[in-house]
Formats: sequence, structure tokens, C-alpha cells
Amino acid sequence: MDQPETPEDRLRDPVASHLGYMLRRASAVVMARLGEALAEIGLRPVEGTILTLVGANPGCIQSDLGRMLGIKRANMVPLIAALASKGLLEKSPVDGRSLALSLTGAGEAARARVDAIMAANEARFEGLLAGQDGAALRSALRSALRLIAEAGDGRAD
Amino acid sequence: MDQPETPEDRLRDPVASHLGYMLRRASAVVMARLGEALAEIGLRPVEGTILTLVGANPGCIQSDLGRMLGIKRANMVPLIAALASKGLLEKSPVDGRSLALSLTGAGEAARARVDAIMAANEARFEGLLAGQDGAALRSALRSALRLIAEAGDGRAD
DNA sequence: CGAATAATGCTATTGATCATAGCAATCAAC
DNA sequence: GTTGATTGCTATGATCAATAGCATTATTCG
Repeated sequence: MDQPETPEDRLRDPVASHLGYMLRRASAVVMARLGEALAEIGLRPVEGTILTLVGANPGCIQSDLGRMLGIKRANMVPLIAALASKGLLEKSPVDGRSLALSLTGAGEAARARVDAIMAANEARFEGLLAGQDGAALRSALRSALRLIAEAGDGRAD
Repeated sequence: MDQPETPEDRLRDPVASHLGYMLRRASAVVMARLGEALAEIGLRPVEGTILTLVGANPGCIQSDLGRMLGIKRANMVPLIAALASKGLLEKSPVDGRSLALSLTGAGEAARARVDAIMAANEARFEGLLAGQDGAALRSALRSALRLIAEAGDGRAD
């Protein structure tokens, strides 16, 4: 073969087996691929997630979305504004302060494409793994996140 | 109990079971905890990783480190400079252009503390999981990253 | 009812992270 | 020796998340 010999071959990497490091790298790769795919319809991963979330919870308010996604109120503003200015989201006042979010027709169409792209991305990476590893990864991550949540990552706004 | 009812109880989250999303969240939590712990000795996660890496590969050059960590050459400069100005790293020219990196005495002491902190962080999260889940998560992540690497995330500088 | 408290959306600002472009010096190869 | 690649570096811009603070409105409670 005579490959070009990357530094990874030559150097020792003691952190390569660390959980945090592996999570970070894997997350980066998967999110990068998702970003590329979503860029073709002019959306970023966060925006795709918001569309999906609003579609599943019509009438929700952006503070709730922020709490679910771990995004601060202040940072939700431009996100929602961008989606609204694209004609994908609608805000209708429910309170004097809260705005109920819902998808427009175009937003619903976009959400459908987002779901397809996300499903394809999932399938792509789950296909890379042996069926057993994919299931193991998914279930281990699920219980990890559940336990972490219970152990209180309680960060308020 | 009568808990405060978070949005997570009230709203549906269709992306919660997505691999990319779970990876991202888990990574964020683990890295945040690591960041808090390392902040107590005045280091950030990247800096701790670099110390560990240089300790395991004395004489390596920063371009190699950058390639291993997925950090661009231009962004390695201030990282290495900061560690050097703290007296933790030493640069000695090996080439006319390359600088061999090694730990100073203080750097070696810092590396030991970093290793202890990282190990404690690992243990903390692996302890949260049932022994089986922890091992499953680790091995699934390992093979996932290996396969992803083979499938070519080949990004040059 | 009226006052204190909390929640919501928003602005403005900062800092951290990352990417791009380009440059001078040096090494390696032909 | 000339060409091409590598290394460290500067400068700059884009993106993203965190903080502080504000005006408006809900809610709670005396």
C-alpha cells in the first residue's frame, strides 16, 4: 500500500480512548456531514432541529425551545427571526409577552425535507456500524444522557 | 414530588433519539464538566490535551499535534505560545523551521494533574452508567470512529 | 386592589472557536 | 539550482455561545 504516513501512525495518542474526546470527535464528524446535507436546502443543523421541534409542538414558545436545546433566550432571538424572515415560521402572540410558534406552509415543506435529510444521515452512520454496534451506541448514549440529566446538569437560564 | 415541570415533560422532542443530537449533547456535558475541573488549574480542555500529547510524544512538532487534534496550523500558534509563556512547554529548533516540543518540569507536573483530572472525569461518567453500558458506549464509539476514519473524513490543512 | 416577583422577548457586547489568505524561511527532490 | 512542499506565523473575518441589562407583561401574595 505504502500510505503517506499520517502523524496518527507515528505518534501516540493517550487521549484517544477517553470518552469525552471520542464523543467530541464523533459528534463533530456527524454534525459536519449533517451540516453539508442541510446546507443544500439553505439551513443549518440548529435551524433544522427547530423546524422539526416546532412541527412536533405547534404553538410552543421560543423560551421552551431554548430550554430543550440548551440555547439561551438571547441567542434564540436571531435564530427564530431568521426562520421567520424566510417565511418558514409564524409567530402569533398568545400572551402579551409570549409568541406561539407554528410552521407556515413553506415551513412544513422544509420540515419534511429536513426530516428526510436527518433520517438519511442517521441511516448513513448506523449503516457504517455493524448492526450490533449501532444499537449498542444508541442505547448506551440514551441511558447516558438520561442518567446525566438525572444527575442534574441543572443549568438555569 | 410535584416537580417544576420542565419543557421536556410537556413538549415532544423528535430529535432526541437522533445519533448526532445525542452525541452532541453528551459531548457538551462531558466537556463542560472537564472544563470546570481543568479551570481549577488554569487550563482549558485543549491545553490539557496538548500537555498530555506532548508528554507522550516528546520532541513532536506542533503541526503534527494540529493534525491529530484537527486544529489548523494557524490556530495552533496562540495555543502553543500560551503554554510556552506559562513555562509549561519548551520549543527547541530541530529544523530551521520545525520546533520540537517538550514539557518543562512545571509542564510535567501540570500534565500529571491533568491526567488525574481527566481520569477522574472519565470515572465519574463511567460510574454513572451501568458497567455494561459504559463498556458498550466506549467500544461502540471506538469502532464508530475507526469506521468513520476509514470512510475518509480526509480533510487536509 | 396593589406590590413584589418572575417570565418573556429583545439589545448590545464580549469572548472563544474556527476558517481563510498570505508570507518568509527552510527543507526535499529532481 | 530551481521547483515544490513544509513549517511557523500574522492578520482577518465568520460563527457561535455567554453575560448583562431593559421593557413589557403575568403571576403571586399580602
